Amino acid sequence: MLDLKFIRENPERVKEAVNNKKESGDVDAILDLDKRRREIINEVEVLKAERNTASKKIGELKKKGEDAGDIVKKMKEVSNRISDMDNELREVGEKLSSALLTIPNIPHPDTPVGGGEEDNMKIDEWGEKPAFDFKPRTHWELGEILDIIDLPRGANVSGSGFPVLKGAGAKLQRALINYMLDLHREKHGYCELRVPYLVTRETMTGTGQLPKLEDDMYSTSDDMFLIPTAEVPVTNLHKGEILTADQLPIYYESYTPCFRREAGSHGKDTRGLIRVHQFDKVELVKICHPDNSYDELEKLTSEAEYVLRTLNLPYRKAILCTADLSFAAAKCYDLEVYSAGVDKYLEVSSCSNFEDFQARRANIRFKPSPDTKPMFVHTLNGSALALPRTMIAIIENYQTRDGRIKIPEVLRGYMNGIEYIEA
RNA sequence: GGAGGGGUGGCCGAGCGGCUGAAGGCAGCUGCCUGCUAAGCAGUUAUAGGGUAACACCUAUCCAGGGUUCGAAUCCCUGCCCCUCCGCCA
Repeated sequence: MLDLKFIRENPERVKEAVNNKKESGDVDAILDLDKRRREIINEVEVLKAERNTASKKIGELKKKGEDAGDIVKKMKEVSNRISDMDNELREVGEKLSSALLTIPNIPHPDTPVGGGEEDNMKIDEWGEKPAFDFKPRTHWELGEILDIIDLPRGANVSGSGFPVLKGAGAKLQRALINYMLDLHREKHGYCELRVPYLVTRETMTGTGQLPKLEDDMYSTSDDMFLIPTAEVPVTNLHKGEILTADQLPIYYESYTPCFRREAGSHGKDTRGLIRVHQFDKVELVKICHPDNSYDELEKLTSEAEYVLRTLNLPYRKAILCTADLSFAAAKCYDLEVYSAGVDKYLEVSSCSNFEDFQARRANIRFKPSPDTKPMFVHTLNGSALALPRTMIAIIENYQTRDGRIKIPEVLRGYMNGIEYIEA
């Protein structure tokens, strides 16, 4: 959420952001509501002041045993008017708040203006694509041959988009999860969290998934939501808190399943594990001082890259353009891993700085020093990494001619030292 | 699921229709005092909105939302959260 004052003072910049992000928030409507709201406040507060002084007087009169009938009668009318105006004020206020929630964050100057994926700015490329002297198989072919991915039975239980990993496949994913969690905890200083997978509407609003993306979320009959990413429970952990400066920066990592309806993406990349309704992910979240959030973003991104590098998976890195940038983000790096079987780059991580946009929604503040006013923190997050696409890249890039999968060195300790997955 | 108890300022804790934005204590800040001691004395310290050149001033806030009343921290209703006991249960 943007600061209302900022919108009032910079309407053109906000409109530009709305357009560049291809959002539909109505800035003029907000300005009108804001103006109307302040008018009502001015009027009603005069009446309230009147009521307060009159009430005091009534109290005094009654104590002296004098008659206050006239003034009480008059105040009853004033009270009715106040109550009418309060109702209108509440209505206008609610409209204003919900309108405010539809205004996206303003992109950082580094973010290229663009209309789609093709305008993302590629800034780095790492690693060599594997060279095969045979035609590499896709992960769904290998998954079936080795009996480590069972898509039909997943569909049998839950419908398409709910894959089942089996045997060494399940083990490989767990090895990856443990590897990533250990790495970020030991090497990068993250505190590991296990968090709820069902959250409230308020929590979903705090990080910006709601109201915009409600159709993409799974919800329950009692208005809870299955998390689409650990970002939601983890960033909201300190919702409503005022932190002290020495608590910052906070680094959290959390492994969770993620649930996404993927509404509107039918038929797009739907084979195998590429795009599914439930997947696992290790997520990194940072809560930090506004002055160094962009340094933290660089660090965060490099920590995600480190996972790819130690797994020896080739990838490329891009800054998302305005149209691809998410609603709440100011700047975002995407990491895409190359996978030989599908011969594609697959997004495995988005590392974003939300500046104070989420902090304002979730009301997460800190005191720079004990006697200064609280101000909003900056929040960041990044996947490190999303599991299915990392699995895809390992299965496809590490395959052998005879249909085995070599285990990357760094994972062997998590795989009982085995060197190959084989039939 | 049943039966009770509770949610007040940075913290502890009073208040239970007007004199309470809120006693008292702790912590913090300011000054004074004291050649030692986590000592003593006085003052001061919430947040948000409106308003002002800046003050002043006004409004709201005692978990949240409704209601009663001229007037609510205080009475009534609903919800949320916490605690205790019983039941159930991985």
